[in-house]
Amino acid sequence: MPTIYDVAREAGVSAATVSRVLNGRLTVDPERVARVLTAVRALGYRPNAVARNLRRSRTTLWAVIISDIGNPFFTATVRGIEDVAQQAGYSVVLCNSDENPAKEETYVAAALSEQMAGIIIASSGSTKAARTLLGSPVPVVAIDRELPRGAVDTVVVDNEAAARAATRHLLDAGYSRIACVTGPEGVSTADLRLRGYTSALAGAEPVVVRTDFREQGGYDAMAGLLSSAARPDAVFVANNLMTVGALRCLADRGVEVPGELGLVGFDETPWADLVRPSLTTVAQPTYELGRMAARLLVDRIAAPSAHPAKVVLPAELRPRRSSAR
Amino acid sequence: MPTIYDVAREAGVSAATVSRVLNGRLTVDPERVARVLTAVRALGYRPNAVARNLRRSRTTLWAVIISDIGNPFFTATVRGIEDVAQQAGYSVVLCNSDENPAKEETYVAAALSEQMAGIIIASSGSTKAARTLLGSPVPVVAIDRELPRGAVDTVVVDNEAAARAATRHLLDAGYSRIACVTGPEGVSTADLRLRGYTSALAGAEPVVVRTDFREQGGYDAMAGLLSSAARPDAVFVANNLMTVGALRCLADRGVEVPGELGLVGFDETPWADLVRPSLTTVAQPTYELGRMAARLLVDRIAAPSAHPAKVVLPAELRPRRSSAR
DNA sequence: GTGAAAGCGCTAACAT
DNA sequence: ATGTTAGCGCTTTCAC
Repeated sequence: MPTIYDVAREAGVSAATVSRVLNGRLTVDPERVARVLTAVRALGYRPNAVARNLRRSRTTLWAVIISDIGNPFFTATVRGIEDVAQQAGYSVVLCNSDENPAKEETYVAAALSEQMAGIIIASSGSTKAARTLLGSPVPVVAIDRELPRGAVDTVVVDNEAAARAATRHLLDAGYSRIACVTGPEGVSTADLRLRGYTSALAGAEPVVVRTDFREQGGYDAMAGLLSSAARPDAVFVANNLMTVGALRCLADRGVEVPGELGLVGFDETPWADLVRPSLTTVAQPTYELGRMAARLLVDRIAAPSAHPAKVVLPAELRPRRSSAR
Repeated sequence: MPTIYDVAREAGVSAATVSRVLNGRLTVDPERVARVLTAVRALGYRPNAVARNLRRSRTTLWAVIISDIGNPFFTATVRGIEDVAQQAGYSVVLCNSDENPAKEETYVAAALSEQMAGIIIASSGSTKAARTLLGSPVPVVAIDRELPRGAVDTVVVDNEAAARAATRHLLDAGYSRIACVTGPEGVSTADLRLRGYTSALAGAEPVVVRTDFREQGGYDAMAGLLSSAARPDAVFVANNLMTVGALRCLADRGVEVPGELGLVGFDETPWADLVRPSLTTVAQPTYELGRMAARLLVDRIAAPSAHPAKVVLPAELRPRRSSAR
């Protein structure tokens, strides 16, 4: 691999001049600019970003640590992040913690070691990762899920209100024994969606199943509910992957939706109106969530000590057939 | 941020000793090891990976450049990659080229500049990105799609055979005017799936629509087919996202599947048996694809000049209701 | 406008 | 077993 000195020699200038040319400094004689550019092409020179980053002690990479790469919610959000990042001159790399706190810690450590310019994280609930992040000077934005005990910029949807609306919707439709399938304790989305559900019940007995945010978890949770003594007549499922599992379980058992059991899922999906019955969902503004997080990160990098912002975006109920008794 | 010299001073040793301790060299006095570790903790020291990478002139990061982060096929594949990578001591960062050659080129350039230890790429068809990659000494593995004119390690499924099987399946079911919706020219999966389709027709007139591999493309392609003079009685759709679009179009127009129109989609999806009618798909061994690519990359890093391997995995038809006249 | 030289933080020879 | 030293490739004063 040729270095900047090889280029300098080839062009008959100093390394400093090559550097100036490559970084768009205007203070170089046009004739030499041309010679440098020619040499660069001739040698196939590619600046070593590692060396540059070391010298400048900063990088132009953002790490986006998401908790499940297989979840369309996150992938949509990433699009929003990327679009803003690119405009601001950053590249985005994704890290998949897979709802696994240990993996999350590994990626947080890597991002810090690699001196990433900023980090956007959807926490899988690791307080250790959160502490590490908060103890570092790296700009951080929490997205979707609040960082455990973290006073950092945060972009979330109004999970509690959305869950309340979803549950009320089921009550209004005439269901009375409504259960909730939610995610792990300590993950803010899981906890807040549960709280919204509970508050909507207004006294009725809550029936809660905690599981992971995965498809199999949804399947098992639904199976448990169906065979329980106080079998519910409707279920609010607090994320998309679990909803797929729940649907599969209902199909396997031949449970009639919405007649025998009403269903509302969290997160919009492209196939919500292709399944039968079509699926009532709570739609989140995913792309906007990503854009907003990226904007906060840009601002945070510019003003590291500004007061942390918290942005709460609304989510929207999309009533379809699965909840229409 | 404390440096290794701060730790050395705090522990009363030299920087070299700190380095040895942190890198697990066994040649350090246990008592000093303890002092170093204490100092590391006291200062909250975190090694600067940028400096380390520069000095070692290598990194422990792989870049995985995929063409659509929203496509479950890729996200499943990434899981396979990650599991092998982690075991081999690498971290994986994802880059989303979004089926956009320009973005792909940007990410390839970034990965090379950042001296990534290896690259796994699902090409969006950019020959420029391919050339850049081939002209560099970085270990590369192509996945899902062959790299344009690239003699590199490659892991793909047998797209042609799978498409032929899918088309034959429709013929066997009694459909006769079968159309094919496929992806952009120059993307190997699009071209090979088309070829498999054509070869299965055995003389019958092929009806082909080229579009991007996105949902909207599938919708538009199906809309065009439905209103064409020689309206087909079955369609083979060459990827999952386009299939969603096609299904939506069929639902919008009230076309009865499989009676009026038979359908086979490429790529298995979690909701294939939740839609009505359930969807016949071609299932790819996604996780295995990822594992295999990662293994090839590990081997390639170990033996840079070995002969490039090409691994072809089988895909499997999953007949369901959408193709059963 | 240009080059010489220092130094970012680390590791690995080398010397002891 | 440990410290000293050089240098990875680049950018950025500083002096001209």
